[in-house]
Amino acid sequence: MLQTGSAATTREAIHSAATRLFQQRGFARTTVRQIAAEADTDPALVIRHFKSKELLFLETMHLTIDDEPLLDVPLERLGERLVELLVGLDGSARGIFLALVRGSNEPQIQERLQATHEQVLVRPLRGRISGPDSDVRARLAAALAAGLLHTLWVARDEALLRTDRAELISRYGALLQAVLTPTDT
Amino acid sequence: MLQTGSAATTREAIHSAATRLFQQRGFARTTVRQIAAEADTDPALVIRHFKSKELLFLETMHLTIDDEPLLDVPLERLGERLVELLVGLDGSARGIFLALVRGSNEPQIQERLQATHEQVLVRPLRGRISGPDSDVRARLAAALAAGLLHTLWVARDEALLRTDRAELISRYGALLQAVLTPTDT
DNA sequence: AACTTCGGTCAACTATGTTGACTCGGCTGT
DNA sequence: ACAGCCGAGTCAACATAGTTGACCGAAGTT
Repeated sequence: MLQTGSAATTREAIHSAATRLFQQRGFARTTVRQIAAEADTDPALVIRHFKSKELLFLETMHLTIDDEPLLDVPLERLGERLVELLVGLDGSARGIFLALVRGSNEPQIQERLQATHEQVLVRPLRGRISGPDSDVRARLAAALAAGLLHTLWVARDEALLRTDRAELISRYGALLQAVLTPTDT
Repeated sequence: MLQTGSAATTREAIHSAATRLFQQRGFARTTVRQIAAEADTDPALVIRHFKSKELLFLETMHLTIDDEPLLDVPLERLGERLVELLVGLDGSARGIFLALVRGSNEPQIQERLQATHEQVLVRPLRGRISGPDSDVRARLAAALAAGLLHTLWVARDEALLRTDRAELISRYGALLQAVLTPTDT
């Protein structure tokens, strides 16, 4: 609104408004005009700064996890630890995950989701296991992990949502463990 | 276009055009005007017949699987058989699944996805297993199954997509089997 | 024959992403 | 110091979207 703007300030206001709105309402249900209003500026400025709504989305929706918890746990508890990590994720991570999944109609958002799956799930897991087929095993484990998020957050299996955290961690963790460190043949 | 319309004919034309377009391009990227053009009619008629784009979507996007293959297989092969079924699904099922997932920003579409998850995955699995915790086990197995679809279709793990079908069926099937018929410890 | 009904057409409304013309304040080069 | 430029902001407008309401014309009913 004020001409006094350091461009960076306005840009930051837009960035943080967009972050909040995209996380809460997703890509489709967030409008450029909402973002502008929230950042107390003009819709045209939003586009000026970020080229397009989609690029703004990509600039704000980065999903990462702190994978240290995966490193300092013994290999035999890796499965449990990952599930523990996943079900303990905060609303922000959930919002970004959902926004990416639901926005993946757009090719660039799909690419981001693909890369995120790789970086957040596949890579950390592959880094901790060994063996000739460690890549496939890491990917299968990542699929399990993604299945948990999909079921809890996207499909919203009410019964699983009500299930005791500890039980979920123990049972689903055991399944993950079976791919990560297969016992016999 | 033709004034001679039996309403049912036009409605059917719209229905089938919408089915194809929603499957191919998803909810957001399909416009009412496209559907109308495809059905050789007027956008206003599309709305007249189905009240709204979203209701038309819900009317057309029904995902079911033939679960007979799950019934006639011995219990010990249920996991493998389900994976076989899933990776063998045709483009139509894939299109509907993706459309539901990506459309799940809309509350009603989310509900449909939730119900579909329940009916297509949880229910058939729970029907075949027994035990006090068969419900949880069915839901965990459904999560695994959904994880496979999510990873192949939504996240598009290229490496897994290139993986040999038989190997995928055997390995992921074994994981599923571990929830369905736990070998106890 | 007049009226009603029903399928269809058309124009318009609102909302959305995006663009371009314009304003204005401060800085720069001379 | 002043003319000119530049960068930030404002505004109106465009194209496209879903949706609505007024109208039209044929066909059946009374």
